Amino acid sequence: MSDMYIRVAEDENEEPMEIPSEDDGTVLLSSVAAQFPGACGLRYRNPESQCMRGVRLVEGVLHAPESVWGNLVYVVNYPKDNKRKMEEIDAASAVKIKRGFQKTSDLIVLGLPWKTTEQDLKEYFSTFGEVIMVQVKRDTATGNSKGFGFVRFTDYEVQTKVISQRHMIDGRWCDCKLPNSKSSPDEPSRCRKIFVGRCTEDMSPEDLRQYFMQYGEVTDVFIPKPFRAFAFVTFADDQVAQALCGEDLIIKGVSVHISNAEPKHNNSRPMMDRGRFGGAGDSIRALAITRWDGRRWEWRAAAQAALQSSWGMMGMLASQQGLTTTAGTAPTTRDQTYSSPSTSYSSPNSASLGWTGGNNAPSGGSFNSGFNSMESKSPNWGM
DNA sequence: GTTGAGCGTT
Repeated sequence: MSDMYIRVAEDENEEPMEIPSEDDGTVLLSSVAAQFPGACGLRYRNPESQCMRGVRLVEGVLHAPESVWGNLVYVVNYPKDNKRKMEEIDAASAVKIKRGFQKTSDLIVLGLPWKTTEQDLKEYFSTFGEVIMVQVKRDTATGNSKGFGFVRFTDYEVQTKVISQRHMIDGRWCDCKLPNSKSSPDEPSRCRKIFVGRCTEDMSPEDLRQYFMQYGEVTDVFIPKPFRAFAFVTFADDQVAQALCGEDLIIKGVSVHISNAEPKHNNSRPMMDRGRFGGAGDSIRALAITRWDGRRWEWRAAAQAALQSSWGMMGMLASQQGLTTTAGTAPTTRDQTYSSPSTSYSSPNSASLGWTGGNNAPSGGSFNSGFNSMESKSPNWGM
């Protein structure tokens, strides 16, 4: 174990940051991406030839050149065209910072062990930066933890970092997110999440992250357990997500279908007009109830009779909430209206956008972001 | 086997 850390910078002349290596001497791309969001690889200047050289990347694992990382400074690679985008984002946040500091918000911490206390939380999160609030939510009657809590930091940069990674707290993996009550500070309802249908069981969250990061920064991957043949991938940029909708992509040799993620049923009304997979079937989920079973939730269908038609459903929803369906009154409160963009984006030939057998660095410029116009009928996929 | 777990008695 000669090297615990390697030195990585965004630019050769910038101050490098130390990134931890694994026990076997490799470095995970995810470790790099945790500090340099959107990173898709590393390069370095070969001291002999003075040329830049790429670092071998196999399935998310970066391998040291000549099996030694040494004292070189490694430079972050970003997906093609992403760099300019990052600079634009930097410029945008510079404006915000100039206007005033970025405000932090409470973050929800999901998946806490039952035994974790507020003091434990504070100790853990203080390793990232100054903590100004922690809470563990408890059942008022029993005092038992509900398995989630909240944390708030002084610095926005710390908040960003904490959201960007998973957390091992008292022996369980936990996630920190902006809570649902915050519809994300700026840009409330941009749709940055895609639905990935026809997944196979051998597609891990890492596989999906590795695959999709060629299109843009991936902020979340969700695969239901047990296996259900679909997944959700969230991008930092809604235009990336929207551009992929309608595509059939090849991941690990399998054709998956990309479409818009519908809002979760507890957030708003599901779309009723989507044809094959829409209609009453979706509504059934809207009425299913969950039951706590140790650590898992059970789903159970409810009120069979009401499910025979969506109109019956609407009536039932309305009456549940003590509302009428009088003209001008929305059947649900604070509803967001979702249009149906599932067919709005044309489907160019995407056979070239395949899984590249491990090394995912967009070789040969596979993705030429033509995101400037959402109306664009055919973004430039081919080259 | 094509739509996600859990979201705050301030």
